[in-house]
Order: sequence, then C-alpha cells, then structure tokens
Amino acid sequence: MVGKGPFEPTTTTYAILGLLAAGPSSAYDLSARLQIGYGFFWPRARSHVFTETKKIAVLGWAEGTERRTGRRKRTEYTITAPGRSALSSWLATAPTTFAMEAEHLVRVYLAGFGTTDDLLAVLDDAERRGSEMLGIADRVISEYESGNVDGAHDEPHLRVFLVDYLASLASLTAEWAQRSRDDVATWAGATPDERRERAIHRLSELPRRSRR
Amino acid sequence: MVGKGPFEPTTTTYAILGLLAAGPSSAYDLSARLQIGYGFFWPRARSHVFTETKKIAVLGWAEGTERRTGRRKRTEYTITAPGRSALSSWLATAPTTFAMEAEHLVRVYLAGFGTTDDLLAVLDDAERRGSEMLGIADRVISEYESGNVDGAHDEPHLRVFLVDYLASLASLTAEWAQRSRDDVATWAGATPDERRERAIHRLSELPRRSRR
DNA sequence: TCGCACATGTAAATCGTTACATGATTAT
DNA sequence: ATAATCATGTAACGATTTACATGTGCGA
Repeated sequence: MVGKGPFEPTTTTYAILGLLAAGPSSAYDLSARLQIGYGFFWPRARSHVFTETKKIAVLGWAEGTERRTGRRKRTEYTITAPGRSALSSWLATAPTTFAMEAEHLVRVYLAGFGTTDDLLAVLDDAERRGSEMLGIADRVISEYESGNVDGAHDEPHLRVFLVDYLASLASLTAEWAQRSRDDVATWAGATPDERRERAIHRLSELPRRSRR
Repeated sequence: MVGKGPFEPTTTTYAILGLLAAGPSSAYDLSARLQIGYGFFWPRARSHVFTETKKIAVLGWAEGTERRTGRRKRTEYTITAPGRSALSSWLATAPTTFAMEAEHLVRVYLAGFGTTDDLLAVLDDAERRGSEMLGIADRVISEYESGNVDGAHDEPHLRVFLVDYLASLASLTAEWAQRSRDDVATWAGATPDERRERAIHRLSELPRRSRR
C-alpha cells in the first residue's frame, strides 16, 4: 500500500468496491453489507462507507445517482468499467495486512501485575467470545444446509473458506482459554520451580514448524 | 473504552504503562519492547510510544527525567505509585477489543471477481505467513528450552499462554490455507452443482458449537 | 574520516470512530 | 397520533502511521 494523496485507495476502498461489484446499491445499504460481510475479518464503522463511496466516485470507479424518497435524498452507486478493472487488478496483487488486536493477550502479558482472579476473568471472557463466534458460524452453516440463503453471497464454494476460518479461530480461542484456565488451576499447590518446569514442558508440546 | 478528552487512556496506554512497570526505561527503549512484546497481538508504530509516554506523564503515572549523551537528550521514564495502581485497576476491568484485520479473507470474499490463480496466490501467501509465525514461536520455545532467556519477560508460566496462542493461530492459518488449496484443486473437473454439494458437505463438517 | 546503522524523537497527514442530526416508516 | 426504529448521512475528533530530522558511535 503506497498511501500518498488523499484519494489513494486503501484495502477498505476495495472491500467496498467489491460489494458494489455485485450490483448497484445505496451507501446505506453498502454500510450494512460491510458489517455483515466483513465484520469478522475486516471490521469498519458503518459511517466509514459514506466517505469511502465519495472517494470511489471521485476515482471514477462508480457513478452516484441521486434518488429521492419524499424530501429525503440518497445516492445510489453503480460500479463503472474502470471500477471493475481496478478491482480485478487489485485482486492480482499481494495481500499486505494480517493483524490482530487481542486485548486479552495484552492482559495476559501483563497478568503478573494483577491478581489471579483478573487473569481467570480474562480467560473466561475469551472463551465466551470464542463460543459466540462459534454460534455465528453455526447459524451460517445451518442456513446453507437448509438452503435458506439470501442470494447476495450465494457462492458456497468460496464462502466455505471464510466460515472454515471463522469456526476454526473461534474454537481455537475457546479451547485455548479452557486449557489455559486448567493450567492456572495447577498453580495453587506448586512451588515456583515446579511451575517453571511445567511451563517449559507445555511449551515443548506446542505445534512446531517441523510438522510443516 | 470511554474515549472522551484528549488525555483519556487507551489500551495502548496501558500496554506501555505495563512495560514501564517492569522497570524504568527510555521512550526509545520502550518503543523497541513494544514491538517485540506486543507486535503479534497489539501492533503499534514505534513512534506512537513518544506521544503516549507524554500522556502517561501528564496523567501522573510516570515521571520523566532528562538524560544526556553529549548534546543529545533523552527522557527516561519511571512508573509512579498512582501509575501502578492505575495499571492494576485496569487489569481488573473487562477486555473490550478482539478484532482481526485479515486482508487475505477480504480477497477470498471477493475471489469471484478475480481469477483462480489470484485466489491460489492469496492462499499461498497465507500459508507463508503462518509458517513464518510458527518459526517465530519455534525460536521462542527453543530459547526457553535451552534456558537462554533475557530476564525481562522471564515468566514462563504466563509466557506459555501467549506462545500457545501464537503457535496455534499460526498452524491454524497454515493448515487452513493448505486444505483450501486442496479444495480449489477439485474445482477443475466439477460441475457447478457438484462444487456446491461438496461445499455444503465441507461446511457441515466444520467445528460446531454443540461440541462445546 | 567516510559512511552507515542505531538512538531519539517531532510534525504532518490520514484513517477511522463516535456523536449528532433529521426525514421516513411502522407498530401500537 | 405517538413512539420507536430504520434510512441517510455529516462533522468533529481522536488514534495511529509515515515521513522527516538530527545526533552518536563504530567499522572499513
């Protein structure tokens, strides 16, 4: 990502352009689809869409037409040929961003300055979030199994990759929280040295690169 | 996160305060530790530290003393008692942020508008990143096994939780990329209906909530 | 002693969010 | 008819990054 002038497209720009590629929609509608479609792996505030669509229009990648409902106006955007072409060019470039913001882990990192109960609460919270995410994945899966899918993103052979990642991450998080809590439970009757031994042993059993 | 005035502490503020709790250091030094310690789950630019430490000083949570090396000055920060107390209060509150920014997944979501080769390239990239992360975890583990640990963060019983999450996420990512690529490979000789069938079947085999 | 990497920041610009505002629609 | 909710944005603000600037120490 170069990131120079004020009209330089960002990943978010392309994400929205991609929504537009599926058909014309109003900015408001896009803002809803942004959260539903990307909420889990590219979260953005709804209001962000309104500035971003303007940028897209200035770039010539979409055309906005004014519609009215009574005295209220709204803008409907339609992707242009240059827009489609910009999207597919972008898809041919390499991804840049892969980041996570996990406050849980910050708190674990600093847990030495808090109480054991604080730590357990953090782990509980992590497990709760993991379970929630699993619940979301669950619902998506059931929809597909029962055939109740709203046409918009009806490409199951691609969709499965996303749901796979989501469900895997969710269950990873929940399971990690559980085993960490179990480990905390063993601290009670142990000397510092025993704790250390055990920690090193647990470390040595983590997934290694050699397993390829 | 309340986030009102310009001196409202953020998670980043506490992350840095937490580094400070381990002993006095210069802002520059903190900025290095920020990346090493939090880089994987709370990434921030080094320069961010310099503004944040000033905020911490204004809040009375640390004191800055001027040092000099020749004509060049630097500021060394020391945490204060109110600072320690703010840190432990914060540790007793609930985490708020758990987010990921995975451009890979954005690209998978939009893969219908690109070529199959684009998609394969994205999956390759994801696998490469997963392997790299596994490599990092690997090195940390080896350091602990061989006892070569730089005292600063020498709390293996806590550290193991972080490395566990890192290594698990890394191998999840790499494995996901592999099985997704394998799936893409089956598309070639299949009708759209077969692809659909297969996708729904794969969906139904993902981790479910019921498994708890 | 020349150049390069490390140390130590500052300033400007951008990205993104929260808060607000107001019209339309629906349920009660 | 009123209240609540949906639709449709705007504006101000804060969080974060990128780019820059300059001193110091070290190896060739």
